[in-house]
Amino acid sequence: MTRKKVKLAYITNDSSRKATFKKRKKGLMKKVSELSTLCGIDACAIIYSPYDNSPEVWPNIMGAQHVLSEFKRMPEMEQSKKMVNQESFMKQRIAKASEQLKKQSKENREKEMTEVMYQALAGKGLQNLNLGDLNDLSWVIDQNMKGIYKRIEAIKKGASTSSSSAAAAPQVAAERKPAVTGLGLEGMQRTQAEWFNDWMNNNTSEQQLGFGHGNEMIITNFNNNHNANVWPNDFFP
Amino acid sequence: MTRKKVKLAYITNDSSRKATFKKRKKGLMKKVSELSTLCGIDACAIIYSPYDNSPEVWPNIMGAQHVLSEFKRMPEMEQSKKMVNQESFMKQRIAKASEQLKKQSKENREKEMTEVMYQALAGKGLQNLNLGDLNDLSWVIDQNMKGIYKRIEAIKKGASTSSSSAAAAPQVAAERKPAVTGLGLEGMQRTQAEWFNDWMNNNTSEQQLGFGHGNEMIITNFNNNHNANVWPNDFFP
DNA sequence: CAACCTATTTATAATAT
DNA sequence: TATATTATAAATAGGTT
Repeated sequence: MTRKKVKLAYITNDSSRKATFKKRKKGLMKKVSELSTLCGIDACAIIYSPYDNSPEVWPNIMGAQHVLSEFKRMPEMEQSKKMVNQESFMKQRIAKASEQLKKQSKENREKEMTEVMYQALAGKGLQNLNLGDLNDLSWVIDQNMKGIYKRIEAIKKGASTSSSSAAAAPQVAAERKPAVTGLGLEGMQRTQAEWFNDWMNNNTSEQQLGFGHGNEMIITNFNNNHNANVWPNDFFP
Repeated sequence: MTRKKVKLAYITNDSSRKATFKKRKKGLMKKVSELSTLCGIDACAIIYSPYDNSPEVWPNIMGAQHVLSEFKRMPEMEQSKKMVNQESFMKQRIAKASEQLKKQSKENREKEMTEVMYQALAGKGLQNLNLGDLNDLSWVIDQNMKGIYKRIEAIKKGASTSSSSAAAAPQVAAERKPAVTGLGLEGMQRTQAEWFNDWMNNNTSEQQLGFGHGNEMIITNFNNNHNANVWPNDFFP
């Protein structure tokens, strides 16, 4: 940007890269400070550089901490307001998860009661079941009975089923799904935990993003006076 | 910075301030991106501006989230390494707090047992006390007895006390401190909560810092390759 | 290395469209 | 109000000390 129009690419020469970094870091700091004073922006800058052994902060430690604390403090509240796309995205995921969870629970309950039903058929008692269990059990039995009647009707009408006419009981037995252990929600819970994790950590894998060499920088200007609806992505031409 | 050497002060004219902000924001973004590519810095920039209704992010939402997550993720670990002064400061405060808590607890226990002692003297039973209580109670009684004997000795030696020679019992009664209700740790707990709050929020009051108009900006460049011991505070000349 | 040069490129304040 | 222009201030690449 002087003496020669620099090509915008990684500077391979270590010393010149370092020199450039130092100069530009200084320039950036100045720019931030100017923007802050000129436009009344409450700003801070922290630069952990690979070359300095102590971070540079602007305007000072306290100021930076204040600004950072504002950021850290607002998370689930203001931050999400500003990340509406993120928020709605997560809401979708949560809604979907809840639905899946509900569905899964219902399915598991059914399986559980099916298991109980078969145990009952095998002669085990029903003494340990409470009212809710019995209710659900009766529902499951009803469902199975309906299935059986249906098949009987089909057979009565002279069906082309390959099974014998007395196939009802065997059919049901074949239909028996493997019973779940516990409530079978482990998978669901893990998934939820993952999502929560993702959410809290904004967890995007380094591979995905091509990051990970350990030098990172944040510039943030927090402003509370608006509701952001989208995060555009097309700055400087 | 052109056509006229701008004076570095808040631009009062609203429209020109906005114009300046937009231009400079763009410039800053460009600078960040240049620094990032030229020096291989993993950077991001987020600007919630008062003028745009959606934040500007660089390089993109994912990238910014990644960098921010790095920051959010490291807190008590890496971050504290870089904030040694803060850490040691807080350690001091915590140590001090713990000591005070201990002292306060002991004092409260003593008051509690004193209360019990007076209740016992007033005729109430000691059935509800456990071994520990009884132990502490006996200690408190011993202490009081010691005090009484001391005063008796002083009187025996022909003292100049204004009270009569049989003043032992009344003296003790006068010495009785108001008993605490509960464990009397409320004050301590509140203080601890405050400190914890301070710690978590990096809570520095807005008045102290002269901040608070709601427009904030962060620039951070994270680097893991060093151990910072101090946070210097002297950038650009 | 750091600090200082300066030829240039960039950024941008004021202005025009 | 946003964008384009342009004169000028500021930033800085490549040297030099």
